[in-house]
Amino acid sequence: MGTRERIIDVALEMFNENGERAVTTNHIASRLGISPGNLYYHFRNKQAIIANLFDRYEQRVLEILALPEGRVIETQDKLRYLTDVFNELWAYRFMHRDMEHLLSADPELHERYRGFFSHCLRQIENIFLALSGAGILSADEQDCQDLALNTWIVVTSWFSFLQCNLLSGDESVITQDMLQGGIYQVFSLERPYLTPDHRDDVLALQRAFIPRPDWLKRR
Amino acid sequence: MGTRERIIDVALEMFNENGERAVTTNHIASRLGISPGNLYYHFRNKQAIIANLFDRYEQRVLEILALPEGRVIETQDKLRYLTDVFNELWAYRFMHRDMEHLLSADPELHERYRGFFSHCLRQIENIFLALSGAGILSADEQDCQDLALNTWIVVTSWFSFLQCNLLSGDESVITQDMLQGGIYQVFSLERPYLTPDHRDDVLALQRAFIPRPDWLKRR
DNA sequence: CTATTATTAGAGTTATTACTCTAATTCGTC
DNA sequence: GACGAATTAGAGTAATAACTCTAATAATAG
Repeated sequence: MGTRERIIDVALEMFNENGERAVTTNHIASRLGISPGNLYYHFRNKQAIIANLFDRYEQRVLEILALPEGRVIETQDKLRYLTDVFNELWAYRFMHRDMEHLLSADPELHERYRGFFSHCLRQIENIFLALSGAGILSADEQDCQDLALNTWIVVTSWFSFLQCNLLSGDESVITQDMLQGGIYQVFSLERPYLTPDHRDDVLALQRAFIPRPDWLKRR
Repeated sequence: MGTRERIIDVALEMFNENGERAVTTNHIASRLGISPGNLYYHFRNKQAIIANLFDRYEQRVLEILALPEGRVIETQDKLRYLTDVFNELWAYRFMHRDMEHLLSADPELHERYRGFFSHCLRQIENIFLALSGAGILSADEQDCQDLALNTWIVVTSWFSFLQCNLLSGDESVITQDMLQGGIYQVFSLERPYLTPDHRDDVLALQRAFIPRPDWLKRR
């Protein structure tokens, strides 16, 4: 694997561990065992590394959110969307954590991010509309629009939420359980809209993601 | 007003404008027209200023969230909760914006924040339970618990969401409209749970907060 | 008026960080 | 194996930030 790719990978790893703010280019070079000069040979600056990570993230998420082609949407599809998106979000969790600063430091990235958000929001809305069309949900256009935005907010905030509210400084480990809690939480947004025909079906699905009480219910 | 209070006020103002990361103690002292030494006479360090701001924020929010005493909860109460909380959140908007870093830099604050969150979550849950008890919502215990957490996430993420997704770098002005959009969004969480008796009533309320299309629908 | 304490100024220190520059080394190709 | 291009090392720089220290000034009490 080339030096350029290794820089991106290690940067991602370190950003996720400690946040972009706390990880310097020197740290990245040091962990790689290369010189800072070498790093700057491959990237004009720190932002360029971040922009590159954003590229990969954006591409993956847009792939995941595509509607199934040539067939009607099913209950299982929604679950796939959520697990895939959450896994991707986890892999790039530093991004939404430090998003505001990243964007304020890089207007071009900001512009691109807004396009990404727009695209995702429309896509999420389409998914809800498709679920309604398939008779799984009973939600009108306004409902779907609101559901989409709420979904976006909960999904993109989930790891920050965990970090701030459920983890103490010492044992900062996010478990599979907590990730599943996010999926449960997003499911809960659409739960009241489920049609009687599919209600039990979807609730059974959601049940698998009920978070263990010990991490949500402490204190 | 004493120097100590003026430091807190100006720090809050500047943190909100540019984020905690971008505002140095020297900047604060400079805008106040005092020396850095003077600032450090009043506060041990930058964290102490932030902790102080958190105190004020926490106290105000807990006051706002108290249930009405000696009478049953009404539709209007929910509206008051939301407007008051959003105003407070706006006044301290730097806090949730930079929360992860603030907490990772100050374990004691982290511990206090987790207590604050717990308290708020219970309180929000109680509000939903009371609304159910009053026949305004038809939601069971699990619904209320999920509604409470979704509400917390949307509310505390709202200004970050606006900053990242709807504002370009130049015209970074958050208008009253956008603040109201947050209230609308939170209302949309409970909308499907409204009982037929109160549905029209609450929907009429919510209508006043429908965001103008121009800031949500761009692009 | 004086002694004590509270407040303030402001220069200075230490540490850090993003990034540069030059020289060396490796690599691919003929 | 020679030569130009790609890659790398590593010392160094300029800027910045949090914080300290000492001395000066104001406020207050007796």
